[in-house]
Amino acid sequence: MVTLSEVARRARVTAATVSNVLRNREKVRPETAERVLQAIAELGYRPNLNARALAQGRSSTLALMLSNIANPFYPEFVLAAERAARKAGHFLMVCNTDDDAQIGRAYLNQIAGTFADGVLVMNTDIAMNELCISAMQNGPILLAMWEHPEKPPALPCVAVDFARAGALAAQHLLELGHRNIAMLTGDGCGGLQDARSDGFRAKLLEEGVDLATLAQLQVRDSIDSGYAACQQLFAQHPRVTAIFATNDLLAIGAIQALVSMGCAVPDDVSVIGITDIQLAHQMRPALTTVAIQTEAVAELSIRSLIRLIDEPDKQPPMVLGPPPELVTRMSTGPRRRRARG
Amino acid sequence: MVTLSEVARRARVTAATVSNVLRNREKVRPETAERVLQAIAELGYRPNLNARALAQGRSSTLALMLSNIANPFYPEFVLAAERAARKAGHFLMVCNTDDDAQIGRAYLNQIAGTFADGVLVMNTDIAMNELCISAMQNGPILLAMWEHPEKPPALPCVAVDFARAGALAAQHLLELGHRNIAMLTGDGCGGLQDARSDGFRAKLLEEGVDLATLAQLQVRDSIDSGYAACQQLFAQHPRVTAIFATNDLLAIGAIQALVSMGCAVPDDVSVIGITDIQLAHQMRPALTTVAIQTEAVAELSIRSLIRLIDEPDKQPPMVLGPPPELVTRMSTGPRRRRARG
DNA sequence: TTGAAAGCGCTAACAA
DNA sequence: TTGTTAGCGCTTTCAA
Repeated sequence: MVTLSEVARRARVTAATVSNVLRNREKVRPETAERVLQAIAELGYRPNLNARALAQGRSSTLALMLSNIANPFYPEFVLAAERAARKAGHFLMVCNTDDDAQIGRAYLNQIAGTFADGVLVMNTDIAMNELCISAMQNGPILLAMWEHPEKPPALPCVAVDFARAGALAAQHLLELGHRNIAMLTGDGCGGLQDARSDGFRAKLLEEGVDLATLAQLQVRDSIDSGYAACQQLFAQHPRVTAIFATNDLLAIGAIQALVSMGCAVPDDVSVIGITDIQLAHQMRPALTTVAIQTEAVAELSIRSLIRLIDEPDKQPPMVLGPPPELVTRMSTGPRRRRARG
Repeated sequence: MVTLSEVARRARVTAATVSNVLRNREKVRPETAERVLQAIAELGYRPNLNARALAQGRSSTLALMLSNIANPFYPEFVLAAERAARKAGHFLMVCNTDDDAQIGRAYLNQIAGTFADGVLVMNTDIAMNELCISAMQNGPILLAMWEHPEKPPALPCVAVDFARAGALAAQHLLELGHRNIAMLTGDGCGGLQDARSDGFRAKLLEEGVDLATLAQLQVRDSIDSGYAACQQLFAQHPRVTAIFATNDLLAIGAIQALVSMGCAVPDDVSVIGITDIQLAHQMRPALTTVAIQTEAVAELSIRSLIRLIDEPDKQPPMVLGPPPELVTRMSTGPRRRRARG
């Protein structure tokens, strides 16, 4: 392995000068720099990032903790986060906790403030939240996708107004004339997505809908469980004309179930989700949903984390992401008399 | 930050002893170890992984390079790879190259043999392949999901017999009586998936099918382009009764297109893919596909990479993953007289 | 079984 | 503008 001092020797300078060339080029005379650069090229020198990290006390690595990357929402977030990190000169380490607090704790313990200059934690449940708070002393931690802007957590966070997302979904269904509505609330990979369902319920109430008529189900966060929940739902509440799911996976699962049961979407039943994952527009019928601008939030989160690392004073405790927006596609339509039994 | 020597001082031993306690516990007397452990607990000591990495010359970090994590195949691989890495005491750094050789080169240059003890590279095209070969001198690199077991690359790899996957798909369609077949070949995130299509073609030939009747299209690797390609296909070849796609995304896109065009799947047209991503069984109709055991291959790849790092002599240049298997679901059925124009 | 000491490769004062 | 020097926190011979 070629080291800094070998480069220095070859360029007939000292290690300090090489180091200077490698970062602030100002302090070194152009001819010297040239010589150093050439030596670097000739020797094929590559800096040892571990040594640099140790000397600098920072590793240029950010960690992203998430519960399960197989949930299609995460890859989209990761993609944007990795780009943002890369552009800012950081690496991104993905830490998958498998929904296991033990693993989350281990990761947090090992990397916060050591391997990673900062940690971005997504969709925390209460246990995870506690862990993060106690891990804050080790290094900067930021919560991404915090769902309750009205009650900031005890850690820095990037929040998204998910209650508003729920309200937008409610408004859309109401405007289409639906009154027999069912709601599927996902577990959000650890933390119940209740900001979304609360927002939805509040809007219904505001518009004078009797919440007693609202069929409610709590389910795991996946297409499969959306499918199962929808079947169960219609066995119990056959007169439902619209389904609100707190995320797109559930909504997609519901649509699949409806199709299997011979229900037309949206003619018999409308379905709306939240998030606007890729799949939402790739399905047929394409899913109506409330977009939360995953990319923008990911970028904002990375930028905020970096600021938290570099200038902690300048980073506000809570940053609010862009507002959710309704994306109308083909899975919702006006209420019609149901043709089936 | 609490350091090793602070722990040592508190336990009234030297740093070397603490270090010994932290790894090979044999060499130290139980009572001493006990004192050290207590000091660690009292001080809340956490080892500095950068320092350890520098001293040991290894970072316990593995890097996974892939072209675009938003492709649903990758998260499934990442999930399994991360688990395997974690269980083996390694971290996993995800490097997304955005299909950009520049970014790939930069990553390889920066991390191979430095930040990462080893690098797993997926789905390389030729450019990437060259890069990897020249980066091998920096540190262990292993190609995952090599598609051509019959021609091993110039690097260590874990291969999967994708030609066989194509052949299995062909056999299935032939057994169902299909003769008017179309083939959608994906670009595989950089490297054309031609092992799959070659295997498919070879099987057809073997069974005496005239390849001239095989409509062939090359497309980008996504649901959207599968959709578009399928529409285009039927405009030109309306008599096709079965579609083979070299991966599930294309197959899923094709099904969506068929549904939109009013074609029943599988009654009018059968569709088969390769991979068996999660989505394949979550769709309606559920997709018939050839499973390549992503999880097992990911695990095998991580294990192989670790062996390549620890005992390079014991790691064979090419390891063959489990054989692909046909998974029959609802998107394929016997050929029937087509009812449409 | 424990301690002493050197060093991993780089950075960052400070001095020249 | 360049060199000297002293670490960063840990591991690892080697000696005691």
